[in-house]
Amino acid sequence: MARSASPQLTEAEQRIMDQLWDKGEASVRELTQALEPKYGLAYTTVLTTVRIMADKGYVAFRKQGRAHLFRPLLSREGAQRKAIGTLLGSLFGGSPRELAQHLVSEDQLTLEDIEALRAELITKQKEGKS
Amino acid sequence: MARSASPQLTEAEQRIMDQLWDKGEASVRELTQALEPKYGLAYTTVLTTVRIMADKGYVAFRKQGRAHLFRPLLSREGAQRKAIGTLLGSLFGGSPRELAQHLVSEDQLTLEDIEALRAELITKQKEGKS
DNA sequence: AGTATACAACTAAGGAATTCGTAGATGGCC
DNA sequence: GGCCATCTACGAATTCCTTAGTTGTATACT
Repeated sequence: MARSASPQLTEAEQRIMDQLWDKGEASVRELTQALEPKYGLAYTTVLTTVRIMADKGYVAFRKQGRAHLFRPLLSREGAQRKAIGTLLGSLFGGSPRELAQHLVSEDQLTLEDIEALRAELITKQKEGKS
Repeated sequence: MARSASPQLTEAEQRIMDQLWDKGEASVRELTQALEPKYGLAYTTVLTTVRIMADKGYVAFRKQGRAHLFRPLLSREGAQRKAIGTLLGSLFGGSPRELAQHLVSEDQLTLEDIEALRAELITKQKEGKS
């Protein structure tokens, strides 16, 4: 049997989408140059990937001169929610608290960060009650 | 050209490893039963995957009766670090604070959670100074 | 003992995903 | 028009994922 088609963004697709979320719109050339230092992908690799994404309806494009300019059709926020859900489910027992715990014990959050979060949450709760 | 072999855990491998980290040691049957409700994988799928992982040196096994008991050779902490790094890099601009921010705005952390983190961090800083 | 049942590992196969070379199309410039 | 750079289109090669089918072996039953 074969693997079933991925219901969400694959790894290669995610890389492309990250760039499109940043730039809003980009050509294959621009995408390749942006991804090159980190991943070292060939131009045609990026082209193929983004074309597949267009087939899947993840991105749209318009012509400009000879090139196509691609833009995302999925929101970054939705992808963030989905990615965190996956991470939580697989590595942190579904507990957001455990994830935050991990960030603290790895020194990735400062005291200021946490106090800012605390203040924000308190504000939010007051709004909810009013 | 062909794709290159993955330098880290693939998705299927990650699922297996999650279970091994939880259980410490498990047979293919146990792994399959644990993964079935969430992923609905066949016994042979799990078997093949875990065998490949043994070839790659990610897991080791010992015989018990007819079955093999597998155990992880990679640490969960290292994998967590790597996974968070990837998530941060791709979706949160490398900022742990942005990730925590997201957890708060999605109502995934309670005020109690944050205050506990705050207390812990303060304790940690005092220890650091002494 | 001989057969059936259950369950374990192993094999093989095929589609999805990823990568990139090669070829063909096209716009700009002289 | 003709040349060059750059783009898209196509397809081959390889890994990843999944599972059906096969084989082997221990236990149960007669």
